[in-house]
Amino acid sequence: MSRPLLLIDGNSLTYRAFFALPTDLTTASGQVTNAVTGFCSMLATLLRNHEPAGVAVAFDLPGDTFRHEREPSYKANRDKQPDILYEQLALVRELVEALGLRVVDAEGFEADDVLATLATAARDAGRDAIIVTGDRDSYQLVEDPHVRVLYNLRGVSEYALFDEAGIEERTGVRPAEYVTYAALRGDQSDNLPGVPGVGEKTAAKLVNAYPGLDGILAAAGEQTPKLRQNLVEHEERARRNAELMVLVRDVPLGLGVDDLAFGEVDVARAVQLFELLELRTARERLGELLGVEFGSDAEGGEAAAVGGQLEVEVLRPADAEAAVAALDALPAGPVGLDGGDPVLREGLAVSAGEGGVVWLATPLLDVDAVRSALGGLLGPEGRGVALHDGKALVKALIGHGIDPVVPVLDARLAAYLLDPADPRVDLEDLLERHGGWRLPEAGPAEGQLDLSGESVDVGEVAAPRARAVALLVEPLLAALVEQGVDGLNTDIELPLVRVLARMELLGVGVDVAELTRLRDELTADCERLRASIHEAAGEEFNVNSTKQLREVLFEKLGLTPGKKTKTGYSTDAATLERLRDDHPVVERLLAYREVEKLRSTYGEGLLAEVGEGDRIRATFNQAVARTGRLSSDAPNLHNIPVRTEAGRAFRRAFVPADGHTLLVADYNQIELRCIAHLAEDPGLITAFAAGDDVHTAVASRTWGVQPDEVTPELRSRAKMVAYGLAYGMEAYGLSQRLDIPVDEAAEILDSYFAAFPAVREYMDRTVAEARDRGYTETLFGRRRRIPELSSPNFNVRQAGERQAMNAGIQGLAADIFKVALVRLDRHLEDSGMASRLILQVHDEVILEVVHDELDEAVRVVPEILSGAYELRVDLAVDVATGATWADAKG
DNA sequence: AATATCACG
DNA sequence: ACGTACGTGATATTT
Repeated sequence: MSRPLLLIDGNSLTYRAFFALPTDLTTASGQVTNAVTGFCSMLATLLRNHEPAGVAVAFDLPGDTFRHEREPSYKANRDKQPDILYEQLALVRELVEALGLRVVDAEGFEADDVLATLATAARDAGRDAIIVTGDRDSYQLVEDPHVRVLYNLRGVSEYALFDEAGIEERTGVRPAEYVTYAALRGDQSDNLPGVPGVGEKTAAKLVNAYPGLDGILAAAGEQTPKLRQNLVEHEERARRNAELMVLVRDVPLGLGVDDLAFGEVDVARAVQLFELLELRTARERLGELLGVEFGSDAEGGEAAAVGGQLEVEVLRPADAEAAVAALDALPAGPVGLDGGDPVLREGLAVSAGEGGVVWLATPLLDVDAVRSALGGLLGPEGRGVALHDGKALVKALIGHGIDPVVPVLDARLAAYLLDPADPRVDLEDLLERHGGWRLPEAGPAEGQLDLSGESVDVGEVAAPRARAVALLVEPLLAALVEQGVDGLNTDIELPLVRVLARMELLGVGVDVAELTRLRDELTADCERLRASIHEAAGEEFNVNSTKQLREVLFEKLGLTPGKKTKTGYSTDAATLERLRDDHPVVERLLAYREVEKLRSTYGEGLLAEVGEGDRIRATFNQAVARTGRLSSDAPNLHNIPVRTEAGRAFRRAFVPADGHTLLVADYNQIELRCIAHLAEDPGLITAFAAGDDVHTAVASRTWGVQPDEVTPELRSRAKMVAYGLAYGMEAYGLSQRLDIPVDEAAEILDSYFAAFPAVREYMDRTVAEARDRGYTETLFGRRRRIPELSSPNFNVRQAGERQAMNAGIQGLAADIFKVALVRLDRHLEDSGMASRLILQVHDEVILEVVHDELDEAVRVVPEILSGAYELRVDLAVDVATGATWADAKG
């Protein structure tokens, strides 16, 4: 296949880049350059990945006969995103010209008409063309084998390349039918409404059932009454849409596909623009790609270090003997691993950074000689293992009987420690930032075709990744040391990988019969309640729809609305609670909401996740929560109900394996204890030291009454205040939660801070420090950047302050808990116990304990948790055992 | 893809 | 005058 022509929609990509990157990307003089920067990055990637024979960049050029009478959304928004987008569009155009690439436009036509014309011409000439755009209109142009669309999914780097099958897979219709499909469905991004009630599914169904728009409209009578009515009523709109959406394929351009070859680069002009816009990386990358020297960067620096594509030599041992020899021949240093995707299905790539990368096809892994050679590399006497997001690989290796030691680096975790909010954690991103290399182009994603038409060898993808990971060891470890988070890395996060891997592999047992029974019961309750709500409302409607519910409650029944959301009056539980006595439907709604939540999320949700051996195996994510906490998904086992009786029933379905008992140990008030420690507040410390109920003690001090005079009401308020303050709550928030006037809430907060003055001082100090440094730090040194603190927007800034106050508290608790997890798992293994960790829920661990280890576990588990870290207050731990999760409570 | 709601710590 | 408690993830609805 010959090299393709790249037909780029300059307007669309610039527009995408503008919204993908922050507008605080400016030059020293304040010129916003986010869109130009993004466009350059996209252009460089396109040139590198597709090695085109020629390039056209098309732009809209308004005129009397502009095809769309409607305003495309980026023009409709002109007032809101005024000139900072438009001036950049002009800059992009200038730059493209300077780089010797063809700018193509025609008065009165949009960029996509120009591209349609060029693509058609390319096809007729038997040339291959790839249309690059973020506009779906171009789907209609796809035509095997010559014309494909590289569609910008989001940001500046995520694309999908579609051939005809790809379009069909994505939309459900073939490219030739796309216009009809889109005419029915409408196109929101173009402000073009479709036929009401017709979404993607219906549109595709109609398109595939009848010939053309005429056929569909003629067959309207065969549809359900509602759909028929809509089709008839909106026939004109659909026809008009179809006309508007057909791209013009014969725009007079005055040039042909042969004119798109690379032209002469106007070096002086390009350099001038790069300097003006302060685009160093783009200058380097584009210069290299176009084979032009744009001169040395006056400021030198990192950009110049951005190197070329990472090259690898893949060694493919054919048998076990050769495999062992190849592993043996790896140069010294830590080894990088990559197991491909799906992990370890095809094989494992092993690299020492330099030299060839060894690709071990999966069958070899199960040969004893290879396994022991790998064990030598990865084991305690080995040379250290580097991974990227490696928990899945660790699990797979354990599955092959290869139990790796603790890695020296997980690049993803390292990135998380360096900046937990940074989304650029892909191996590609990290290699580019910390190594100055780029990965070779990845294999085709779904719906794409390899240029050779063959499927890509996983080893070819995994090998450079393994090498990349090995190359990242040095720079990333250096960065960790520089930020003072290397201790967290080696002592906590890395050991935790294997602990979590083992928990995930084991999973937690569920009583499927009990779960099914619960689900069925809740389903029946739901139906009953729904009928009863319809009856009380005097109308049938979708109770799950807040939109419909709003109409019923606030318009039809005339109830008094409370707070508002973006889309209208809120119908949340707090609002409904206040309306409880105003209409009989409200109480039923509250009941329905509870039951429906339990049915869907927990009844249906948990059953769907039950795996082998009637166990649920969730994923514990180590690099998501910005405070350092873990998170759980597929399913989320961190939010299994407990607060209501009906919800707690689900905990009865969590059961131990035969011969085992569940043991639950949880830290008592750990966050409040962290506050006491961090603030060094004498009152709070004393309250904990006394060993009394802390909320009662706090209530007593806050309101100046004797402990035995603290009513349950007062205690509950104290609890609310104590936790609210950890999150930076204000009087208004407290008033909402306690359902009391704001000034009363303010008084409570005042007396609280009067009783515990060091707490307020700590909060103030924390915020000031964070503002100063740009980040917060836990006692363990875990950092969290909080850029919101310097926002010009008051609300954003205040949100940043609350995050800063909370980060040190929640983060410290998380760090302590992680230490405990690692030590606990280590103790169980070292002492030869058969009991195992199976779950963690932020401040609680759940173990599956062998019966005859029960006494030992009850003794040792709380001891290890309490001893995980020494604070100015004790870390009290409550422990309980039982035959289900529900039974194992204090 | 965004929004509203609600489950947990 | 405005917004109003931190951190997660799942579901259903609507665009």
